[in-house]
Amino acid sequence: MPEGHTIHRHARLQNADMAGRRLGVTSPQGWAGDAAAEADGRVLELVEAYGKHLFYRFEGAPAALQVHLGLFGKFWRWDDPAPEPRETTRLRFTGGEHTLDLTGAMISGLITPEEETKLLDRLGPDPLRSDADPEKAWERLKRKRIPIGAALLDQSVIAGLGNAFRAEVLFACGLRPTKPANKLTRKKFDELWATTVDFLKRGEGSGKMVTVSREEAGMPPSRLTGSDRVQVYRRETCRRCGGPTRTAKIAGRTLYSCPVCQRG
DNA sequence: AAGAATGTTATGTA
DNA sequence: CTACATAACATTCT
Repeated sequence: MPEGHTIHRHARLQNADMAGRRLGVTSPQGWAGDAAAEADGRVLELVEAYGKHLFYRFEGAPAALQVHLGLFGKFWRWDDPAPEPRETTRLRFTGGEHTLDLTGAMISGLITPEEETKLLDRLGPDPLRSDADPEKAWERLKRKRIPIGAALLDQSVIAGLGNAFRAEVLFACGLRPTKPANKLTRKKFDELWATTVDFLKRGEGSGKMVTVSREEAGMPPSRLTGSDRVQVYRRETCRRCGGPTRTAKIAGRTLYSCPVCQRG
């Protein structure tokens, strides 16, 4: 079995090393047929991401191949020779020593420059990008009365956070998830933004979500395993105070928090 | 074996 | 226009 790259926010990085190669691109089950046909035999120049949307840019191709992994999307890397595609394989990249298969993605198809512009206008700033403008997030947050816990999942406010990171960012900022988004002070927002940048960048380096500081870890945080790497997400007890965590459905997803550590 | 999951959108309702 | 619930869709894991 190869390593399967799961849907983490940072999965976008995991196939960047295919760039610079002339690739065969096929769509075994037809889902991304046009995109695969247009990309086939071209050099992959760039893999980049805005939030959770990945863009594969091929030499001389006006449209990009867009991938959104959604909840189940996964890239599989095989050392060649790769096995036959599975029933659920939607896209296959070949060339070089590896084969990359995509399964379970929410989106995999062509996106024109016009469509891309529209999408990027809708998305909030991506904390991982150097061109991110936090003012845009602040402006959009200010006019929302929804709980901050819901706003952090709204990709038009900040692009790239998911259910796990929203819980951990709120915890790190000591914020009650139900606090109305427009009640955040500018100071708190700045802290929140800085936290998202920090957390996402840590994940970018390690491929893992680690939201526990070195001091709290008592060891290099990279050595922590499983739910020990986080403070509240999917935990029964708060890693910091040891008290029981609380769960609530906010914006349709289970949000974990600590009633003791998050009173702001 | 039902249900939850590191997600998003369309649609209906208030 | 904002907000919220529900269903739909992708698939794997406990």
